[in-house]
Amino acid sequence: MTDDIVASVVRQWQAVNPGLDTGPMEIIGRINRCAALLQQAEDAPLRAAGLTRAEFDLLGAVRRTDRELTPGELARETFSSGAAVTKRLRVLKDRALVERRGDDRDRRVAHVRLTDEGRALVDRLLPEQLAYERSVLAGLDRPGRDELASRLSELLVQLEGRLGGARR
Amino acid sequence: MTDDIVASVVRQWQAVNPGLDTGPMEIIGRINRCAALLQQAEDAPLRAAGLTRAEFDLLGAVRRTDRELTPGELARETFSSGAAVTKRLRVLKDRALVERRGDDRDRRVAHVRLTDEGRALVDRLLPEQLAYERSVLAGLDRPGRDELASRLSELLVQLEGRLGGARR
DNA sequence: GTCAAATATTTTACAGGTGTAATACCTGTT
DNA sequence: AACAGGTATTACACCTGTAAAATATTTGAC
Repeated sequence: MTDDIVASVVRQWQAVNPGLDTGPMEIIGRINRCAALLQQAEDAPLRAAGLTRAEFDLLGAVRRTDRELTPGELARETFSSGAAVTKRLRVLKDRALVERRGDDRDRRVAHVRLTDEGRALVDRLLPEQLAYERSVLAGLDRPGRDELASRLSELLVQLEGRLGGARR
Repeated sequence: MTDDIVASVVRQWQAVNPGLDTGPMEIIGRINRCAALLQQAEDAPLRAAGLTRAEFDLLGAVRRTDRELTPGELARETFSSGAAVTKRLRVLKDRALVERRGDDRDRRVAHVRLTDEGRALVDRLLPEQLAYERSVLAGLDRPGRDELASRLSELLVQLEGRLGGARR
């Protein structure tokens, strides 16, 4: 059993402040660290396609819901601010990956859908992304992966209940 | 067993693209989502102290190693760019939380240490942070937490081996 | 019914943080 | 002395969120 970075950080804290209950770091520190490493790595395939992770998330949200979404819905779906969505939509529209349509009844709202190219791009990129992720996870055996997924789900439910309910 | 957001996203993908192997999302999607929620939440206590998470990480790195660090070491330790560290140090120095000292032998390098106020701030904030984190994790029972920490450690070792070795 | 106020949706303006690349500076080597 | 390499900073461009503004709808009083 080899050490990860968090284990050594915890050791440092214990050496300097022996009374400290560093228990939470063992989970939360590792989650943050994993997320940071994954982000660096996963950005690579997307960068090859000239896309930000945030832009890909937006395209994916439209693709998977399989209907037009408003900018507001996209903001909620991708957990970003409305302003960020506006800017991303502009970029993606200039690249002809999404189209906009004004609502007929309520002229405040817009409806966003993928162009054929946008859809094709998502459908090409997502399997690449998942294949990469599978290769990363291959170091864990099947029951280990299931266990991890299940524990993370429990934690995520807690976090959503506490923080994620009525957001933004 | 209640559903989390990732489970519903996976369901959406399956409905739209039944052949897709969405397995990796169950782990990686959840890690990213947990990290995002934790970041939003953890920023709160720090914001009360007028600190960014990144600034707090920097202070913590100096505190836990218990010696002076150079800007380069701080960049490696906190996984950010040298430029970001430079700017943070300027801010923290203006707030009298860190001090700089030039190396005598090699005048390229600087040594950074905490001021008394900086050290006191970290020592006050970190227990608050950990207490908050403990309350979030309280929804999981003890063996569940241990299991989660252990699985995350395995994954982190994999990720570090693959990506984290010689970085930046 | 009509108009004003409240509400809703999106965009724009602005400020702040980050990374990449270029620059400045320093050391040690040949 | 020139040069190769290391360390830190600066310059620049980009992305993000908050807050204010623009536009449109709904509500409620009269």
